[in-house]
Amino acid sequence: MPELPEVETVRRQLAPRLTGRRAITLEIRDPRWCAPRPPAELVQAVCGRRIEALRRRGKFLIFELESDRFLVCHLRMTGTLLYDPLGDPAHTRVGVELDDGHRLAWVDPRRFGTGEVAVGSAALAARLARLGVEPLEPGFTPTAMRSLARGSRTPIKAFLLDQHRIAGVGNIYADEALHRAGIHPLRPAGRVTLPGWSALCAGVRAALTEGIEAGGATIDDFRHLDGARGAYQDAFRVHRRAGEPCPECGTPVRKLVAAGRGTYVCERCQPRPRATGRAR
DNA sequence: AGGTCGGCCTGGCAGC
DNA sequence: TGCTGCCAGGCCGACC
Repeated sequence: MPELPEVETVRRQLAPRLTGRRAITLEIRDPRWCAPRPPAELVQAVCGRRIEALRRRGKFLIFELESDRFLVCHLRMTGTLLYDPLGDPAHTRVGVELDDGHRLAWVDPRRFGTGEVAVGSAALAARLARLGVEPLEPGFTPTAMRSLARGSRTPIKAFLLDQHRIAGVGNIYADEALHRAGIHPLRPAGRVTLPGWSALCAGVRAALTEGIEAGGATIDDFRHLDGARGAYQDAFRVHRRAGEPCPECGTPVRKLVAAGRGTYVCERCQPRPRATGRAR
């Protein structure tokens, strides 16, 4: 699933190919992609306008166009962008022809991905206003996170996944970061200590940075622009490794459910929180 | 008000 | 073998 490192991988590959180009055509085959806005509205806003830059905020990919227009896209679960795809790939939801003759295809089997246009930087800022701190930027500090989590009884994994608090961390990198920090995913966020947050912020940054360096993780659908797979799945410490030995201590990795998601943990390196309520 | 859960969607796979 | 049904999960909205 595309999380911050996967979106950043796509952004880095796409930016040099798109900067300065214009879309000649934008074919939105699946109107769900831009619902509730009609496809014609996006076509009108995007076609013919120079692409000035490609940005990322959290898991959003943002095409900055001339005259202060922004195409804001989210790959969600199974979205992929392909550059000059061979033929017409299955599940192509959107097709783009560029003014240099190259083509882009938005391929998305499960159709969760979205695209929308913001007109004006104020509209863009409003659209992104609810996103939390960027974990690879300076605001992501142990003291800031501890103060954000103060009093919260939500499991730390749910806290990490909440895009309104921290933008860009998803299921894979949350598991990997918690393992690095030696914190159990079910520990209440408000009970993570300041040293705990120091380890966790460092763990989040390390996992994300290594993910970017590996070109992201391909479990099922994620692909590079040319269809190549990412490599970070081979470096997972615990995610999707139930039954395999923990790389730190050899204890078999366990799978449990936290925040409604499959969650992988070494319960020796990440001891279960003591029950704080009444004994049963 | 903050946390939990169902719906969206489809490929893949377990189980009969 | 072939069908059914369940699971995966980012994000939003409904609910408690």
